[in-house]
Amino acid sequence: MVQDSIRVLQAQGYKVTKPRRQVLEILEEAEESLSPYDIQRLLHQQGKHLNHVTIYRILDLFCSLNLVHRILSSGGFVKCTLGNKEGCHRFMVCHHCGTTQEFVNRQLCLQESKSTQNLGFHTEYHFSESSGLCSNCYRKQHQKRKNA
Amino acid sequence: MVQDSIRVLQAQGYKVTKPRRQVLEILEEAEESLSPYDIQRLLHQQGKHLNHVTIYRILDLFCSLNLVHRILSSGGFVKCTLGNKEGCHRFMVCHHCGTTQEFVNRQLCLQESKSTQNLGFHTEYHFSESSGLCSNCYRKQHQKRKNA
DNA sequence: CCGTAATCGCAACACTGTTGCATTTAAGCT
DNA sequence: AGCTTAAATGCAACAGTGTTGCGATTACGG
Repeated sequence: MVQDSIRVLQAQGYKVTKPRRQVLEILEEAEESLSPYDIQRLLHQQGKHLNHVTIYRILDLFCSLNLVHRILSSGGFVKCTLGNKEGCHRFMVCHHCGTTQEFVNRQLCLQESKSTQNLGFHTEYHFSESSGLCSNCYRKQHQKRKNA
Repeated sequence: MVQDSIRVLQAQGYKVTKPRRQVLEILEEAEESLSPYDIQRLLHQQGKHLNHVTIYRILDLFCSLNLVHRILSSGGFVKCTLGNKEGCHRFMVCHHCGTTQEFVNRQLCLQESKSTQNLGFHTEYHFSESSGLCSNCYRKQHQKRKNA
C-alpha cells in the first residue's frame, strides 16, 4: 500500500510531497516495471507533470529505502511488495506481457552464497531475475498451440 | 582463448575481421567487465581506433553467439570463460576491484526453476549475479582490520 | 586477382541519467 | 492561520549510452 511507504518516509524524516505520492501511486498500479520516463509519460496522461530529474531523484530515494527495486534486465523500477522481508528479493519477469512478480527464498540465497563461497568468493548480496512466461501468458500460448 | 572464438565465428559463417579480433583480445585480457566505451578507450590507448557503433554491433553479435555475456549490474561485457557449458552462466562481481568470474551450478538452476514453478511461473532462463569480495580483496580487507 | 556480400565508419539522432542553482513547498512553531 | 526554513522541486544545460541509415571498405571464396 502507498500508505505504508508514506509512513516509512515520515519515520525517516523525509517529506511527503505531491511528486513522491504520485510516483508511489503510479508504481502501485503497475504490473510491469516502469522506467523513469515511463512514469513521466503515465503521469502526463493524467495531467500531472513532473520533471524527469525529480523522478530520478525520487526513485533513488525510494531505492535507498527499499520501497522500490530496480529490475536490471529491463532497466525499470517496481514497488516492493514484500515490505522489509529479509533475504535477497528475487523477480520473475514475463517476457510476453512484462508482468513482474517478487519473491524471496531463503534456501536459494543460502545455497547461492555457499556455492560462491566454495569458489573463494564472499557474497554480500545477489541479484536474481528469472525470465519466462507468467501463468496467464503460458496458458494462452498453450491454448494457441492446441488450436493450431 | 581468442582462437576458440574465432573458430566459432568461422563455423557460423561470420567474417573474422580486425575489429572483431581486437575486441576479443581486449576482453580476453580484462579481469573486469568492460562497457563498449571502455573497450574503445583501451583500444585507443593501443593506437587502435574503432567507431563505437562498430563496437556495439560486435558485442551484439558476440552475445548472440554466447561468446560474450553482458553483466547487468555493471552494464559491461565479459568474455565467456565456460565455452558452451549448459545451464545459466552466473557471475561473481567483486565490488572492490571489479573482477568478474563466471560459473555454472546445475543444482542452483534446477532449484531456482522449481521454486518459480511453484509460484506458477514458467522460467526459461535466469540472470544471477553475486556481489561481494573476491578472495584477494577479502584477504586485504581482513589484514587491514588486524593492523588497525 | 577479382567480385561481392558482409562489415565498418560516419553523421546524425534518440534515449538515459546527472549537475548546479534559483524557486517553491512541507511541516514544525508560535 | 501565518511565519520560518530546511528540504525538495523545476529548469537549463550537459554527459553518457545506445541506435539508424547509408556510403565506403574489406574478408574471403572462386
